[in-house]
Amino acid sequence: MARVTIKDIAQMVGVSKATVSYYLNGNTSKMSLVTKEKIRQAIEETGYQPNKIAQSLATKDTKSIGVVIADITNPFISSVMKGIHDRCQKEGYSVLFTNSDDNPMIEAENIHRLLQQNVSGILLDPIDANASSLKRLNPQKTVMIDRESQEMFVDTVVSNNIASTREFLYKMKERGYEELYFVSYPIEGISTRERRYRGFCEVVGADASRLLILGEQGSEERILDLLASSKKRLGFFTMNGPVLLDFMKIINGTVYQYPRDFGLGSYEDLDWMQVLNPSISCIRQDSYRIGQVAADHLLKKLQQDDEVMEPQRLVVASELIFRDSF
Amino acid sequence: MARVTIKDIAQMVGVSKATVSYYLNGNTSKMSLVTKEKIRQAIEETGYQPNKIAQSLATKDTKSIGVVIADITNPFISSVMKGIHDRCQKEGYSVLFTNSDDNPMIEAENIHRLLQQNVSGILLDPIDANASSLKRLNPQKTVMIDRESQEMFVDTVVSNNIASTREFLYKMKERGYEELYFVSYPIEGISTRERRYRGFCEVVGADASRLLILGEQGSEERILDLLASSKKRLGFFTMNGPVLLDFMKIINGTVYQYPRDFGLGSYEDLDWMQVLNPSISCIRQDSYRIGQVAADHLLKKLQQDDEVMEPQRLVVASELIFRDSF
DNA sequence: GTGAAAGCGCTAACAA
DNA sequence: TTGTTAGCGCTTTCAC
Repeated sequence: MARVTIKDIAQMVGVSKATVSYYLNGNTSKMSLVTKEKIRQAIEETGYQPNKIAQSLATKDTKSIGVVIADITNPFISSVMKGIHDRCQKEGYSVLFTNSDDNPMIEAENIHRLLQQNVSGILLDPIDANASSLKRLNPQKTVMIDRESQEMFVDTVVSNNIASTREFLYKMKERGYEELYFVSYPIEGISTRERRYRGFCEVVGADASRLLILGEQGSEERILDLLASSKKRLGFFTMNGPVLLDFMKIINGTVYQYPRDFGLGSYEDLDWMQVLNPSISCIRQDSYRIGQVAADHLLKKLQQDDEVMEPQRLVVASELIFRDSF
Repeated sequence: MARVTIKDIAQMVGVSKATVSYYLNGNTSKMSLVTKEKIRQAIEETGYQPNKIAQSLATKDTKSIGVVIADITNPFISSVMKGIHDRCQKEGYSVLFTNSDDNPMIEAENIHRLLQQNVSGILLDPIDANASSLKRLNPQKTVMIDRESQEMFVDTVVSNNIASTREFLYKMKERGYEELYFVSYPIEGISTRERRYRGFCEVVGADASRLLILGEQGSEERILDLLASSKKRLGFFTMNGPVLLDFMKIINGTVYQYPRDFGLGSYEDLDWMQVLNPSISCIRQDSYRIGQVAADHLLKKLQQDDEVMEPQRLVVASELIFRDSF
């Protein structure tokens, strides 16, 4: 019981494969109603399904897009993927998913494989947006997500990191938090972190002592010191959800409480932030939208035949959410 | 600058396509060293990459597996996907990812599309494992994840829901919580929920009054009542992370605190549970492992040529984690 | 040891 | 309005 092919349909109806192919592709304008109907019937009877692989080979287009995720474990990314999938689904594209596990070697391999699969385009959430290897990607067929490179070489979809952080910190300052700190993982080379920090500096100033890098020698002690000895009203802004989690682990062992002893805010809004007690004020990225916009933009680019354009930056606005943490 | 094909290589070397194809597929036993070397060189020079699509068409095997996720937004699933990807990657299979958004229609469409793409196999995290439409899937080529159907018709990888819940509740009871409640979303037809509840009943008894369904009429009041009026030591077990989150929202507005006024435990271990204060004791599913095992099993099945076997249940053990919530 | 050639299932230019 | 035909890039049987 081999699968039925276009040839079978053609024979059943008594026409050539070409005619059936035309029918399949809606190229049906000058086709007699009778043959049309006969073909329709034959297809229905047999439950015929065109073979996508064969189609791809003939058209040289796989109608698939490859997604390269830096770390699928990052809670931020699941909504992004949802957005991507929804958009692709709607346009009849399938999505090839790939996880780099925060390892540049794996990332490179993933990209390579996707290319070999002849994906129509690539959506890239890069580990290092500045990595030179990425410059080899065809900018006509790729869109970057979340992290952007120094000099943009490909369209990129990002949150408005600077502005939203600035506005948020402005609010904190307004509420009387005079001594504000930016808590983060190492910043250098990662645009999201750099830009959020930049937004912070625009309000607080570029005083390096206000930057706390978790994981660095003595950072934990530093935080505890601050809590113990600072004379002014203290506030902390964590660069994303995981940083907030780590920060909480440090605080939890102590007597210090927010918002009593210090103010707290974070980039990213994760489910649990409104359940922490007190709940966390934060900046909510529209990650679903980011995925959607990126996919949408990529698909549009793939349609238009190679008009080369300047790399674009597409910005998706984040929302400030004020709860009880400062 | 068209891509170089096998034909080009053949011409460069001065052999036929067949010979090059043999070389490519390691079918190189009776091939002269010279031609081998010449081919190797030509490939290296040109950077030739075989076209996967053409290969697939010829071999009728796409070396891809389709993944159908009930709801990609569920935090549980991202590690599963990581496990799947790691395993597939290693075997040279690509992963076609698909999100059903908890909508059976979308699920059906996703499956249909994947089949049309000629995926080698399907990994299914089903919305309703008992849905009759799923019975049409070829059990030789599919493995189910997380949720299992009443009468198993396809290999399924699950956590040891009953046993781990039983052990966990046993511990709660041991600690003096005499009045225990199972907090959940609607249970019926969803094996994970049913089985966790079964484990609960094995310790607590099948008293329906001990079952609290969030979202149902009056469930919230019921919980608050219990807290206000119960004379015995009260304990709650939430069926998964999202339920715990909802439960916390109910509690947070009140004066009641755990573990002072009631004990608390949950299925699933999510990052934030150890940061809640007090931290949450829970059952940690090895979701990475689940993904890995499922992918591994599927790939193995695909290798062995159609020996039909009884549907298997593969169980991945969960781990009990005791923290400060009871 | 290697090559010729058919074929995988479909598309699309061209002819009729 | 429909059919012929030559591919798409690769695999694989059979012959030499």
